[in-house]
Amino acid sequence: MDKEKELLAAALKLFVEFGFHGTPTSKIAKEAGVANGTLFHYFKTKEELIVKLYIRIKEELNGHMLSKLDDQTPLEIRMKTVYEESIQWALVHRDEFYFIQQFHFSPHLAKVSAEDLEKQTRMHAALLGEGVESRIFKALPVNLIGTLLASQLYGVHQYLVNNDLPVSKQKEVIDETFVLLWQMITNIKS
Amino acid sequence: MDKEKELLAAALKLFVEFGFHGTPTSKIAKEAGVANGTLFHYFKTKEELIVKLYIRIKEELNGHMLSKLDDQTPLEIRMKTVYEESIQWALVHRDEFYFIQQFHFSPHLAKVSAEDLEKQTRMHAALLGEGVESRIFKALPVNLIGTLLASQLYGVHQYLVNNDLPVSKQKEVIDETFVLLWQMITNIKS
DNA sequence: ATTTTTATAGAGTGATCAGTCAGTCTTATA
DNA sequence: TATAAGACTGACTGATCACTCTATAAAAAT
Repeated sequence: MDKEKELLAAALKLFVEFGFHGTPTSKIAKEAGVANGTLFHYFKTKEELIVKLYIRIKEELNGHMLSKLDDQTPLEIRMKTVYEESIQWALVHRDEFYFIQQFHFSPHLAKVSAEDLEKQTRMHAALLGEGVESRIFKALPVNLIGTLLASQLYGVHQYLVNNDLPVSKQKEVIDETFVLLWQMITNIKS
Repeated sequence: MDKEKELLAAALKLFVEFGFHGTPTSKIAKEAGVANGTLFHYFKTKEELIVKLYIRIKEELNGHMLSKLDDQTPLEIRMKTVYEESIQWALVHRDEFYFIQQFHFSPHLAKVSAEDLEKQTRMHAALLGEGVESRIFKALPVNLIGTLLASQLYGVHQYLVNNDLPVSKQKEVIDETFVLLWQMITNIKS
């Protein structure tokens, strides 16, 4: 087995349950089934482990999204895909998503390089830019539109986590709220 | 001077800068200008301090909102007041608001009693209930409407933090986005 | 076959930190 | 004024933790 992956998986599980400072490196090593020192063979410091875990998870999410997007489809479809697939991914990968949020409100965020951060928003920025340039979006600042999209996405995900509905109902909520969002940010009359 | 308040203020400042585990109780005491042991005279444990700080801040926010609400005004005005005043408060009390978010994604949240949590959503629940019963809102689950409101509120706040606009422009963004939100969740045609 | 490099182990270490304790100072009350 | 109660102090402690170090085993390179 790949000990590095074991360590990251163990860390994720423990961080979500006990928080960053609530999980000593010794517990991570134990949970991963390796010796204490082995952890420091793969990661120079605990912080490096945390940051790498974050980047790894973000890459997974990004890879997933890219695999679902098709440049040939119209903007609305691609936006819908991003919206729906993001929520679905977050529902399936609960620990990972919670970890991302935890990480975002921690001082560790500052340790992520600017490039790494930029890499993760590039796709969204491209989509939003397209919407603005093609005048499909309302005449609002592009960042504001991005914020509206992101926050509603987070919100609807939170709603689905708090109220466990059958999968079909979940899909309905996602579809309905996307229509609401689309009406809000575009000039299109339905 | 009130040492308990000094301690809470010092803790807030340090927590926001260094995170919960990044700030030892010794530093909090020093920053507050009191002896180490005094901290434990007022708070049995570090965790109690953190939780009390959270509740204190939430009470302040709630008190502020209540002072701005007038039962006589129509629902739309009251909702707008909640929306606008929440964002304004968060902009003025940056540290407090950041702390709330930090706290929300930490294991400490579990230590807040159910009553304390309920107390903080009562006002919002009442407003939302009124909107549903009066059929002003669309026929959507009340929690979903609440989520849509809350998430957009958070989002617009984040947008204003990331882009520093003159106050008049800020007000414009708040007004505009409230109209968008209101159109999204109500049946009213503008 | 021999050397070098890499992976793994786990006991050990120095620093840090939450929380204690024994005692002093301040204030209120009798 | 005497006494009690509460506020306050800061040195101290026991535990914990991130990280190191030495040693060994496995794998790769020569």
